[in-house]
Amino acid sequence: MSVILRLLTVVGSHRKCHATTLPPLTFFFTRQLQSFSSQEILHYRLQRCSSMAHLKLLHAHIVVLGLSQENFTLGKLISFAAVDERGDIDYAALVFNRIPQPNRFMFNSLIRGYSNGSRGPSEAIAMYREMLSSGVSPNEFTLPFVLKACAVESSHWLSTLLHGHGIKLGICSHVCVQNALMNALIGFRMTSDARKLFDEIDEKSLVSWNSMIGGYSRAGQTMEAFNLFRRMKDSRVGPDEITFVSLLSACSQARDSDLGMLVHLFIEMTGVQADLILRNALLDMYGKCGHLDSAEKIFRQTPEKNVISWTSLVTAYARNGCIKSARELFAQMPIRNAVSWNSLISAYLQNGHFGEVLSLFEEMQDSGFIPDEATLATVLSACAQIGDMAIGKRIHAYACETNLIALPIALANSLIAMYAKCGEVATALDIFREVQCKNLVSWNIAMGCLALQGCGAEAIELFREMEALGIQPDGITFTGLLTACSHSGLINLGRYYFERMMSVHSIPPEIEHYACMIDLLGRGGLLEEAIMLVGTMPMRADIVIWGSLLGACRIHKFAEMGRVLLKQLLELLPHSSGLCVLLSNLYSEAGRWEDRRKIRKIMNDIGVAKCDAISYIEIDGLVYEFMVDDRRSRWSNSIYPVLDRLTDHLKLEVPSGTL
DNA sequence: TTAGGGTTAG
Repeated sequence: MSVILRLLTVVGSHRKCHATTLPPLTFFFTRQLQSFSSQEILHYRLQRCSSMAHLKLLHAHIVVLGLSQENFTLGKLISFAAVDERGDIDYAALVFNRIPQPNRFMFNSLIRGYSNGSRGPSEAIAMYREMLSSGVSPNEFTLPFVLKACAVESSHWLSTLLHGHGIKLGICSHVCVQNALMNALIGFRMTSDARKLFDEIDEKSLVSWNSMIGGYSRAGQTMEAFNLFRRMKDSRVGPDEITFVSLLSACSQARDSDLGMLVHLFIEMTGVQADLILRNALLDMYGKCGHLDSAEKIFRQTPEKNVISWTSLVTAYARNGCIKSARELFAQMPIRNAVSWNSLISAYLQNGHFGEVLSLFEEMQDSGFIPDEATLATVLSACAQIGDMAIGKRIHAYACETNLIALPIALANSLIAMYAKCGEVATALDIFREVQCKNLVSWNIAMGCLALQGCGAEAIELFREMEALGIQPDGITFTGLLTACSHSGLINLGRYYFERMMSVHSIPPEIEHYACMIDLLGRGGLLEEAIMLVGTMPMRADIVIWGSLLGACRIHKFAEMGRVLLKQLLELLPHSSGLCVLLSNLYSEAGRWEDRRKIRKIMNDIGVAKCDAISYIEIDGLVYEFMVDDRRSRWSNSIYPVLDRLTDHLKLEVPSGTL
C-alpha cells in the first residue's frame, strides 16, 4: 500500500502538469482505487502516455513495483517508445535488448517503429530476421511493416520471400497483408502485378482501393486510376480524402485541369472534409495545370498552412513564369526546408537565370540548409548550361564526401551531363563507366553528350553496347543516336536507325526525331529528300525543322529554295527572328544584296526583333557572359584586336563562305 | 491480453 501511496503522490503532482490531458484520473484514483491492481493502474497510465519524459517516469514505477519481468506491461512501454510520434526508437531498443525473451508484440512494435522512422528500414528487416532466429512466429501484424521496409529498400526478392512466409503461416488471407503485398509491388513499379493481386482480394477495404488508385497515380496511369475510381463507386465503398488526394495527384501529373476540376466538384458534392493534405493537393493541381488564380484562392482559404502549401504555390508561380512572385512568396515563408529552397532554385533554372541559381545555392548554405541530391542536381544543371566547371567540380567533391559508398544514380547522371557539356567528355565517360547501377537515363545522357560534342562514332558504339546488353532504348535514346549520325554525316546509318526505331523497337518518331533526320539529310545536301520527309510528318513542322532546312540551303547555297521556304514560313511564324536572320545571311553569302536589304526591311516592317544571344566563358574559375559586339568589359580594347587577328587567321584556314 | 495497411511540395 505504501508503494501505491508513493505512486499516487507522484501521479498527483504530475496531474497538475497535465490536467487537461488526464481528466478521468482523479475519479479513477479516488473512487475505484481499491478495485485496481498497481499493474492495471500502470497499464492505464501507459495507454495515456503523452511524452517520453512521462514514459520514463512510468518506467521507473515499473522498476519500483518489481514489474520489470512483466512482458505485457513492458510491451506497452516499448510500443509507445517505438511507434508513437512522440516516442524514441532508441529507448525502445534499449528496453527490448534487456528482455530475456521478447514476445511477438514487442518484435512487431520495434519492426513497425523501424519501418516508419528515419533510422532506416534495414533495421526493420534485421529485426524480422532476429524474430525468426529467436523462434518467435510472425503474424498478420508483422508482415505489413516488413513489406513496407522492403519497398523502401527496393528488395523485391525479400518481399517475395515474405509472401512465401505469409502463405506458410496462413496469414495471406488477411486484407492488411494483401494490401501490404500489393503496396510493395506498387513500390517496385510492378503496377500490373499489383492489379492482379488487387483483383484477387475478396473483401476489398477502403485501403485496398486507395492503394491501387494511388499506385496508378504514381505510375502516371491517370485513366486507369479514374476507371478504378468508377468501379470503386459501383462497389459501394465510399471514397475518403486519401482517394481524392491520389486522383488529384494523377491530374497534376497529366496536367489535366478538366479532370482536376471534376474531382474538386466531387469533393464538394460528397462533403468529404478537406484536410490540409487534400487542400495542398488541390493547390498543387491548379498550380501545375496553370490555373494560378484558383491555386492562390485555395492558398488564401487554407487557415493553417504548412511548408508544403507554401512550396506548392512557389512552384506554381515558377512553372508559370512568374519568377518575381515566386521570389516574393519565398521571402514571406514562415518556415522553409530543403525542398522549398530547391523549388526556388529550380524556378531560376527553368527560367534560364543560371547565375541566380548559383547565388541562391550559396545563400541556401549560408542560411544553414544542407543541400540534398535534388539541390546538387539542379545546380549541376546550371553549371552545365553556363559551362562553370569550377563549381561543378566543387559539387562533385561535395557529393563524393556525403555519399561515401556510391553516388545516387540521379546525381551521377547530372555529373556526367555537367562534365560532358563543359567539354570534359573523358571525365564524363569515366563517371559513366564507374556507375554500378546505370539506368536508361545514364545511357541516354552519355550518348546525347557524345553526339553533341561531335563524337558521333563513340555515341553509336555506346548504342551498340546498349543493344548487346539487352537494354531497351526509348525515344530519347534515338534522339541522341540520330544527332550522332547527323553531326558525323552518317546518312545511311541515320536512315537505318530511323527505320529500326519503329520497326524493331516500336517507338513512333516524334518531332525531334524528324528534326534530326531533316538536319542530317539537309547537311548532306539531300534537300529534296529532306523536304519529302517533312511532307510525311504526322505533325506540323516547327521552327527547328524549318531552321534546319534553311541552314541546309545556306550551306549548299540554294538561295532560291531558301526564299520559297521562307515565304511560306513567314506566314506560319511571322515573328521568328531566327528564320529572318538565316535568310538574310543566305542572301548576303550569295551576293544578293538587294534581297538581303528587302528581308531586313520586312523584319523592320513587321517588328521582328532579334534577340541577343548570350554566351558564357570560364577563365580561371570565373564565368563571364558576353554577346555579339559586347563592349561592356573593361578589357574590350584589348580583346577586340585579338579577335580581329583570330578572324583573319581563320579566313586563311577555312574555305570562304563558311565563316 | 495489447496493434496494422493507403495521401500532398523540389
